[in-house]
Amino acid sequence: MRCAPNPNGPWHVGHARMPAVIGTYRDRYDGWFCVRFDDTDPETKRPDLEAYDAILDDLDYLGFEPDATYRASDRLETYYDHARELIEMGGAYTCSCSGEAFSELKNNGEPCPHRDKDGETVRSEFEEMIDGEYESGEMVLRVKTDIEHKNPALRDWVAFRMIDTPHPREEASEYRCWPMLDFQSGVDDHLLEVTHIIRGIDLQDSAKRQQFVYDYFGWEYPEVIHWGHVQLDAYDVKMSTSTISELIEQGELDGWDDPRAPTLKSLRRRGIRGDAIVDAMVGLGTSTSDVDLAMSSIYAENRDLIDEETDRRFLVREGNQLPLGGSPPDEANPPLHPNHEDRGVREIPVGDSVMLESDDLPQREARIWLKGLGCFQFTRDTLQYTGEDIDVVREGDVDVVHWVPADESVPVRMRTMEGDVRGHAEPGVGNLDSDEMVQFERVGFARIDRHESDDEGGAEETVAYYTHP
RNA sequence: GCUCCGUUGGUGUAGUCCGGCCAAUCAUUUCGGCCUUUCGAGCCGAUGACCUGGGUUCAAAUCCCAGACGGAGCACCA
Repeated sequence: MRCAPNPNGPWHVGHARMPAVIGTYRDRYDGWFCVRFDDTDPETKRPDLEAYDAILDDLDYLGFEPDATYRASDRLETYYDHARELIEMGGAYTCSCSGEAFSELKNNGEPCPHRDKDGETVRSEFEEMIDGEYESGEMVLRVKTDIEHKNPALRDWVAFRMIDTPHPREEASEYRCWPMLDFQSGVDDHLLEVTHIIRGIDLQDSAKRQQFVYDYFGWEYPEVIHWGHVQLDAYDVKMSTSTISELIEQGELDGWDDPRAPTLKSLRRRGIRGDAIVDAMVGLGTSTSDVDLAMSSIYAENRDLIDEETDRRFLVREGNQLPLGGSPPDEANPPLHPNHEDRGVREIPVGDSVMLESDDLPQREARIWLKGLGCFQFTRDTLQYTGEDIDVVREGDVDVVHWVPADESVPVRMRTMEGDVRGHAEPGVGNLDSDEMVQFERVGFARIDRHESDDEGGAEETVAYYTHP
């Protein structure tokens, strides 16, 4: 099987579907898959030189290593050779009609005057194309199919055209005569011995077009499946490489890994495992209708993967400070993970006052249980320690909330899909390594990104990326 | 306009080829309950779907016809 990306930028989440499915099938059935960059349009689909590696990097994140990697722009001579062979068989002709003129004839099922050129002329004109002797638009090579075919999309399609703009890859920069996708991909799929093709419904006519070339060569066409488009819920940004790219350029997004961008780099930075994406994608199947992928299903897969190994911490968003009274313990020791006592406990100094989230502020005279610390009653603007035991929570009228000490907490900026959220985390969070995952209790999972200090070397701030609830 | 393709709960999916075992599977979501010092995990439960209309048949999600709705192609893009 093959994954044939157009190297025009890092991948968005939708791109993960192809490697997820073919990679999973390869592993399951002992198959083979390659990545083939179909980079045969240096102009309107101009390749981005950084995208080749960015895509391979995204693939690695998803957990797959291709069995081989090709670039169509390395294989021009191969395509020329096959075109020459096709011309010998009378299966192609050079044509200098303008696009509109040909389209008109084609839609009426009428051949253009170039269709019956003698082979010698076609041969030499094609060589002139290869030598770059025509300008863009002057001459194309068409595959001779059936000019009266009932589907106008299949009639005498273009196999090669001239492009004046040099290819950005130095190795390919001298070429001016470029194959169209249907020719290039059709030839490559056969030569690379691809047995199964999966592609989008936008290419549903491709197999039928390419079948004409396969018939000329006597090749057998691979099995082909067309699938619909994937949409993601939960994002404001359209899942389109060019849209995302523009937003980054305009400064609306920080980069390809901005948490608001529906890209693989973004999910990676948020601490979502590639496997979770793969599992969710494979679950979509390969139906021809368009599908909506719920981010919640990626989150559910990810939660399964990380919950057991992720330690718990406290984070209070936009905290409100309340003084403590009644001599509570000096230190709280909630477990790092409630299901794994052996991992030990956290050491949170309590101090004179704590911060709580606005939603958790108790009513006057109400009792509240600070998780890992104990029961308090809210009296005269102070949280008075009552020393009651956990039974008061079990009885049901005391809410359990998370908290942080007002004095020694760590400022945190948590980047989310809805923008940045500021808050304070328990002191231990300041010592976590970059890339570590945490579950902020009652808030959700997050990945620790880095610890920043401002230019004066003063205030520290921990930057975390919100993963999911 | 011409040509393809699709339509099962909020979302995804199984079943459709070879009609009966489908008063329709599984997952996720939502909502309850239990448990729990998390709104997590686990356990239990609930809500919720065969696009419409004809036809064939003892029997239709499944086969046939028509329609509606949706998607795609008709590029010197991929």
